[in-house]
Amino acid sequence: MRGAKEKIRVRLAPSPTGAFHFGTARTALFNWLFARQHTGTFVVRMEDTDAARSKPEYEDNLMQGLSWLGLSWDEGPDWKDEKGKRHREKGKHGPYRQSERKKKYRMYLRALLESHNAYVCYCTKEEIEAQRESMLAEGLPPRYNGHCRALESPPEGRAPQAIRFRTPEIRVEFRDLIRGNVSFDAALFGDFIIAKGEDSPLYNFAVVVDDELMSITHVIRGEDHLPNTPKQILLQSALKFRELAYAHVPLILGSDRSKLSKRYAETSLLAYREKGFLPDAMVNFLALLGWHPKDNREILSREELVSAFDLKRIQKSGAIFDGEKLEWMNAERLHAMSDAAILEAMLENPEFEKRIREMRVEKARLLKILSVEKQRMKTLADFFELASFFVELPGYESALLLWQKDPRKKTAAILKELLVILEMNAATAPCDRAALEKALAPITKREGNGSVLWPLRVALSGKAASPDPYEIIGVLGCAESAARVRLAIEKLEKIA
RNA sequence: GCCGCUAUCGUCUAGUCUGGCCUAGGACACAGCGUUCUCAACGCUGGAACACCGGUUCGAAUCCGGUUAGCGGUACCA
Repeated sequence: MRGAKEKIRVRLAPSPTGAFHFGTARTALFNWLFARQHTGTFVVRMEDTDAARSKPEYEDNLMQGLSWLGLSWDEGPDWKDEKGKRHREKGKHGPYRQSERKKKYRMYLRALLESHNAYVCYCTKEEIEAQRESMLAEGLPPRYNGHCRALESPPEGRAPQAIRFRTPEIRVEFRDLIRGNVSFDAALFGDFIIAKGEDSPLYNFAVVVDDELMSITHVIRGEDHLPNTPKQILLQSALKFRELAYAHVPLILGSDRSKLSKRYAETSLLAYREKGFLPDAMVNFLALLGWHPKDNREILSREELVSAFDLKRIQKSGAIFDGEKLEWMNAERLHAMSDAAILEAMLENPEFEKRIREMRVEKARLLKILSVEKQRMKTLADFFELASFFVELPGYESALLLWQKDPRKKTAAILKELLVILEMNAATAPCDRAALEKALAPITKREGNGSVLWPLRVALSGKAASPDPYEIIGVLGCAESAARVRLAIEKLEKIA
């Protein structure tokens, strides 16, 4: 065990080379849960040593996604939110962008060179490539042949190409918190390149330096990094750095069982916000993808997740992303929310806020619509489709008004009776469900529910499927309802 | 090719460490039924899995070995 007093520090170290996707989000969540559970520190560090592929907009997208999910970080780089507002860097271990830490890497690179744990390689890319192919052809693991390993002085007329680590031919063993003991034969990967030059360090080296300098204690990252771990451990020991605890979480797979990657456009996290998913549902869903509490609970709040979370209970195999379960989970949460809370959640999203404004419906009415349609919503975005008929009656065929084989004449006559009641209630009597049910009782008793309620409901909604007529009237009011029924009667009589 | 990781219903998983309580539990999805003017919600019911072969044992989903399959890595990407 590590010292009890040592404060836990974890980090999310994404490379900003694409939109924030599910895999990164889940890794972020596991780090966040672990940090919060142990009152530790959650650090975000941008691994942007690949200048050609890294883009500031991807960085912002990532930070925006984290912030939307509510995975608050304690230390991290500056960033820009969607409204263009700049947020300052947080933490005392900065900068939190590898491209801004070159001075630090240079120092350790020199130390490694001086201690002969690293050496300058003069072999060109082409030479290495040719060598690689011939090794592959022989069925050998491709690795550097150590040509420049023992060079005493720079060879005549050749320029330095890269800096390599002098890999000892040993077996590297480590304990993974999720997988148990794992071991790799270092001889198989040979002298790997740790920097292109003093000012351009490569991933495996930069990570090691930063984790040390940032006092990271636990590395929780994707399983795709498992083969990098022995390289990093070797580097740590050459630099006399602390040892770290590792936890490699399984990958999130696409429906074809392959690693979820950027080519899945739909896996960009912010796209799910636009589809109307709630951050709490996303977090809950992501947590259950590869992890499960000891009991059978599936719907868990953030607090419950934090207290129940356990690295040891993380699954060892990859999990396929199931959008249907996400929808169910989102619906579960939505249905448990108050109408006001749902409206508030919609207003927080700039796109939804705009669409609500365009509906030109006052707040009290929006809340009423919400209370009626909530059960039918799986996502926030569903609201607009479901609510539209309240705002404007859609066009419909008069035949839709007919219940089963009811003739037009009969239906028109019933609607006329209903119209009288609605008009009366609009003028004098109460227009609530109880009053209306009582007033309609003799008619439904005489004609049967279907012959009365179906045409009424269609007249009010213009749709084959909708909430029941009393609920619709509750939103519309008796006057507007009467108007819609009048229109239905006209439709029926026009053709008859 | 080589190295590594993994393997329970279609999917997410419980159970595996500490073998018997497992004729393998839950959830999503699916089907049927109920409720019902419709849809949704809700309730009930159902089908659905221990990858394969061998070993250890009185007894294996669970331990061991092998096979197969999937995934990841094999970069002067991260």
